[in-house]
Amino acid sequence: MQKDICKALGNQTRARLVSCLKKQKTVTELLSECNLSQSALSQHLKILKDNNVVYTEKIGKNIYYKTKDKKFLQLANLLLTI
Amino acid sequence: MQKDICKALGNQTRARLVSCLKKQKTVTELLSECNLSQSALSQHLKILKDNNVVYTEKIGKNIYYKTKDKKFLQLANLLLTI
DNA sequence: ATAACATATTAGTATTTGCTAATATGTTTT
DNA sequence: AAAACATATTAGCAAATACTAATATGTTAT
Repeated sequence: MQKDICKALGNQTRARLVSCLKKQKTVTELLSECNLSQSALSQHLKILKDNNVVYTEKIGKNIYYKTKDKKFLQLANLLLTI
Repeated sequence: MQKDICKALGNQTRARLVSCLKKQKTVTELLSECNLSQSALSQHLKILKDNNVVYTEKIGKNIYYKTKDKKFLQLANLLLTI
């Protein structure tokens, strides 16, 4: 439960992940899109979650991740495209 | 001459510096505002400059730093206030 | 020419980061 | 109950970061 947006988004990999999470996705879906190991992905997701950038929701047998606020999505896209 | 905005702004101290640089300032002026050692400040400024977030201009006996584009200023402010 | 000022650079170091490999946990399916 | 699946956690490590202390460089004032 930190609160450091700079830290959370100050990493291209995580900014890309947030950018991917416009629509909610399972870890497995993300895994196939992001070229990270399962462990590395899980660790990045934890950082994003701890910093309140994404949230999770359990549906059926999966855990879905999604960006918590459109602001973060916009920020991530800005960071990636500027 | 890198090009990694995430890295440049992915640090509260640097985001604050950028935010301070809405108006151009000398290193000495910044020094009195940011609670960093002269050396640490200089190193942060170098990172911002190498990543094209700020630029410098020599006027008289001082070197003035300024944010290179309003976009960076907005981004920095967003990162700090969200 | 020397001193004072403004800024940059370097070396050294402790801390943080981001990864892999391995293992754990929890939930479905068979 | 066992196997398979989905996800998280841990330990270990190399690399990157951010700082301090010291020194260097370049310019202006005396």
